[in-house]
Order: sequence, then structure tokens, then C-alpha cells
Amino acid sequence: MVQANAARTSRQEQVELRRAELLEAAKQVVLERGLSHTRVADVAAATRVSGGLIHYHFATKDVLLTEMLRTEAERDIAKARRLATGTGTALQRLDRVMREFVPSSRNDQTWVLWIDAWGAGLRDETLRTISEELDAAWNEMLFVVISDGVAAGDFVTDNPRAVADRISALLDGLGLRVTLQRPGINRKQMHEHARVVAELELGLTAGSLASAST
Amino acid sequence: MVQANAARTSRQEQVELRRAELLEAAKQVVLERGLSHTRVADVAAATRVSGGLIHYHFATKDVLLTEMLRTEAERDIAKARRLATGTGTALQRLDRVMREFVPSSRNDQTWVLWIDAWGAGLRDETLRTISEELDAAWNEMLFVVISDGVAAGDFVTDNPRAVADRISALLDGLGLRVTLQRPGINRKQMHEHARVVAELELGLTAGSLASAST
DNA sequence: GCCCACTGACTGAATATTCAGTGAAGATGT
DNA sequence: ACATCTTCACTGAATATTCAGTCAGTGGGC
Repeated sequence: MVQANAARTSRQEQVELRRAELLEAAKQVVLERGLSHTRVADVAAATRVSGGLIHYHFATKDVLLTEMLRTEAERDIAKARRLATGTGTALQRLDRVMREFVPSSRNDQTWVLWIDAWGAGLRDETLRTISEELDAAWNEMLFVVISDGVAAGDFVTDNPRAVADRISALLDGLGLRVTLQRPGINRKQMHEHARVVAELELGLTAGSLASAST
Repeated sequence: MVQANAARTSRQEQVELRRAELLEAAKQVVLERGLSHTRVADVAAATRVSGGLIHYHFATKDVLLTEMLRTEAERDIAKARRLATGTGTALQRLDRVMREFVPSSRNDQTWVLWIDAWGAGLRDETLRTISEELDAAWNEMLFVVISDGVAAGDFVTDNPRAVADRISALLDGLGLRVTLQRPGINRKQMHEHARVVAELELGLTAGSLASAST
């Protein structure tokens, strides 16, 4: 009985691993080809697996892609939670959060994925909800950090919620530009812009965030 | 000879009208179905025309959609220019510009189109350039209005370019949220957020932009 | 011996693109 | 003014291709 259970578990684990592998492959393909041009055969090829297997694990292509996005969103949300509850002063945590938003390269995986998802979310309720939850998580994280700062007397604002909303919208707009490689903006300038706005909004003296680096 | 020319012009005009009609139909279909799910047959049906005709006027579907976006971008850019060179104080013009950015409804045509185009631009150089030019036009317009305000002594900032960059990124982030119907944000709040940031950035007293309405 | 993850060939539908043909509007010649 | 010729916007059916999804079969591990 115990062994039977152990064996069954092991098999379940194998399936879980395979599913995770397929989701990861799907993500890679989507990053290269985009959500709408991703083919089931691409995911199969990337995993060196037959086309049929994809449908063995995921009923339809839509399910595969939706689950992939859900998985990614959950991963990102967990990361957000970790940052919000991290150590350090509110100033340091705010700086950390803002840095985390900056695309790590012109084709930062996360950003490419979510810009694609925004478009798909225009017509797909499920996708809209997924990206909305991710959005809400980051927003909430900014709100928590800002509120902490206000409570500690480090920040001054009468509406932390509104400030969080504005900073996260600004970061989305900036991240979009960096990811789309708009001329005249890069990662460094994005961080600088975020810093300036945060200082203005939170009654900080210019440069105080710049020196907050952990 | 003169008559011959007149006749020929008339034919050319017919073709221009038909092309414009097809581009408009393509836009409507894209708004409903999205860039990637738009079929040539949809555009044909919307125009009550045979599928063949689409390809008579546009070599491929890609050409059709790209030209449609180019046309829309040009229209928007022209509108931006008109606003920037309009009458009134810098304060009034800035307010007008910011209002123009706010989606007119949760499915504002312009916003839906460009959010879709951002995603497509991730992998299509041509589309990226088109949306980039539109972006640059609005950015430039903000810059001009802000610079005017600084010259007139109405605004205070040592870097009008950076302020324009930040405000336009903020507006993109907010417009995205409104268009995706994120909870906790609507058109009114978007305008309010933009107002607050502009006042902070330009050394205005709170509320001065609110009373700038033309 | 049975379960079940997996294969790979197959089907059928969706859909972009092509093309031969049509008719009306305009050009040309008388 | 008339007849004839030419052009060309347009049709609709044929074609070609691309793919998501299916299914009968296989083999390794419990």
C-alpha cells in the first residue's frame, strides 16, 4: 500500500514534470513567435515530442496557452509578494520594487509576454483576468510599501493608493517603451524617471531614492 | 485631352475611394476580431465585395492591415499636431492634450487598435515603426506645450523633455488600464491622475489644471 | 497482464491567394 | 454622333497550404 502510493505519486510527478516542460516550451515559443502565431507543432518540436502528446496533456491549444500564462502570472505574483515583504526600510524596498519593474533587456521575457497578453486580453475574458491579477498584485505591493513608508514617517502623501496607481501605470508605460525599443529611452532612463516621480509624489528630496540601493 | 484627363482622374478617384472603403472596413473588423484573427473574407463581407477584390487592391493581407494602421496613425498624428498648435494658454492646451489621451469609452477605437499594434510590433519591424511615429508625435506635442508654458513662466521645470516623456508614459499606462477595464480605474480617474502628476511636475498649485477647462 | 504516456499518420476545416472571365466606362477613330 | 476597341475594377470558383485535433497502435514499468 505504501509502496503502491509511492509508485503512484512518482508517476503523477512524472506527469507534472512533463506538463511543466510543455508549459515552459510553450512559453519559449510564444516569446519567439507571439501568442497568436504559436503552433502546437512548434511546442512539440521544442520539446522533441509528438504533436499528439500536447493534446494528451492539454485539451486544446487555448488551454495550453492560457495555463502557460496563468503559471507565469503566478510565478510573478509570488515574486511580487516576496519583494513586498522583504527586509529593509520602505525607501530601500520601494527602490527594489521599481528596479524589478525595469525590463532586464530589450526582450525581457516577462514584458514581451504581458504586452502580448494585453492585446489578447482585449477579446479574451480569461486572459484579461489573468493579467489583471498580475497587475493588481504589483499595484498592491507598491501600495503596501508606500503605506509602510508613510507609517514610518519616511514618505508624505495623503493618498498612498493613488500614488501606487500612478507609479505602476507610469512603470507600465515606460516598460512598454523600453521593450518596444523606442528611441530615447533605455533601462537606465526608465529607472531614473521612476525615481524622480516617486520622489515628487512622496515628498522626498531629490536623490534620496538614488542612494537607497541595497 | 482635357476631358480625357478629367475622366481618368475620376477613375483614379474611384479607386482611391474603394481603397479607403476597404481600409475602413479592415479597421472595423480588426476592432472586433483583433489584428491576428482578422480574415480577408471578413473585410470582403463587411464591404459586400468579393474576396478577390481585396487582393486586387492590396497584394496581401499583411499589406492591407499595415496600410490600415499607417493610415490611422497618420490621422492621429494630424490630430496631435492640431492640438499642439491650437489656441489658448499653455495650461489650457496641456489640459486639452491630456483629455484627448483619455479613452472615450472602454472600447475606444484608437486605444484598442494601438494596444493590439504594440503586441504585433514586438515581432514586426514595420508595425513597430508605425506605432513609434505615433508615439513620438504625441510625445513631441506634450514637449512643445510644456516648453511653451515654461517660456511663458507658467510652468517650472528644468527638463521639459523628461517631463513630457514621463507624462506620456503615464498616460499610456493609464489608458491601457482603462481600455482593459481594470477595476478601480475609469476615465475620470485617469484624467485626475494625469492632472495631479502634471501639477507636481510643473510646479503648479494643486487644482490649477482642473480649472483650466476651455 | 494492465495501465497509460506516448507516437505519428491522418482528417477536415479554415483561409490566403490565384485566375479566367465579365461588363461597363472611357478612349479612339471616322 | 456613332461604332469599335481597350482598359480595368470586379466576381466567384478553384487551388494550395497550413494546422488543430483525432485515433489506432506501441511499449515500458508496475
